[in-house]
Amino acid sequence: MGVTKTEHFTEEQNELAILAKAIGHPARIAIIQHLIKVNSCVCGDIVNELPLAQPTVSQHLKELKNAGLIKGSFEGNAICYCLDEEGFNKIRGFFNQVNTYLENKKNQCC
Amino acid sequence: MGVTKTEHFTEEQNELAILAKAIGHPARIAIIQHLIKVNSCVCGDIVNELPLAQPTVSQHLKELKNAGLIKGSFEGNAICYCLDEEGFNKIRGFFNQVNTYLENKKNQCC
DNA sequence: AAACTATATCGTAATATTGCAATATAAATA
DNA sequence: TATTTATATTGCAATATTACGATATAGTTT
Repeated sequence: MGVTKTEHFTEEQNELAILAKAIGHPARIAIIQHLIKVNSCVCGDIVNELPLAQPTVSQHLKELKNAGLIKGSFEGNAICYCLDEEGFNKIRGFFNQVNTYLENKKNQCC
Repeated sequence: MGVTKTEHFTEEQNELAILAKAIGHPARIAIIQHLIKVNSCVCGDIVNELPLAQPTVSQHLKELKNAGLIKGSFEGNAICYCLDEEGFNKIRGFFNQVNTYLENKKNQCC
């Protein structure tokens, strides 16, 4: 149906899924990597960095912002975007669990 | 268009996006968490754990497998699924970069 | 205020995802 | 070999995502 049955899952599962889904697009990976690379908070030149039209980039930025992975602050008529620790902290716990499990668990059957 | 312009992005960006996208659904988060919880490699009882029909679960398992996040091995007429380190290792590097950046970088503007 | 610059929103077309009933496949057992 | 059990595939309807042109909004500069 294209409609996810979120009500059947825990809040944590839904939250993690929203975060991972937001990261799950090459343009949004590129945005995150660019914000890390240009040490200062970069503004609208993200548009110039990406091979996509301005409205498309704006849409991707909005999705990252809604997920809590980036945040923006006004700076004149431009907007300054940077990574939002909060979102990344939430997802870190999940991957830590996975990694801890994989380290201690020498694959048994598969 | 619903069609991602993968050709404009690096292979790494596309690969990371595929992995994150595969994780980006509450049912697939639940599957991963379940495989961690039941210490041994669990088989088709994943279907019983999830609030979704068998074909839907099968589809989610397929997506996780295609992304390289789980793998399965035959065990009689059942199939034993467990986490695939390879996929998770690939994504770990990305999050390590993000976390290292966030630790060293006291948010300046946002 | 008018023109310019930067970003967001709207509308829409193309495509992808989600979910499931029905059915197929394949191994295990009677 | 017929039946049962476990999983995958097919087909389809409902919904979501991606991309972008056109346009709106809001701050800046002249």
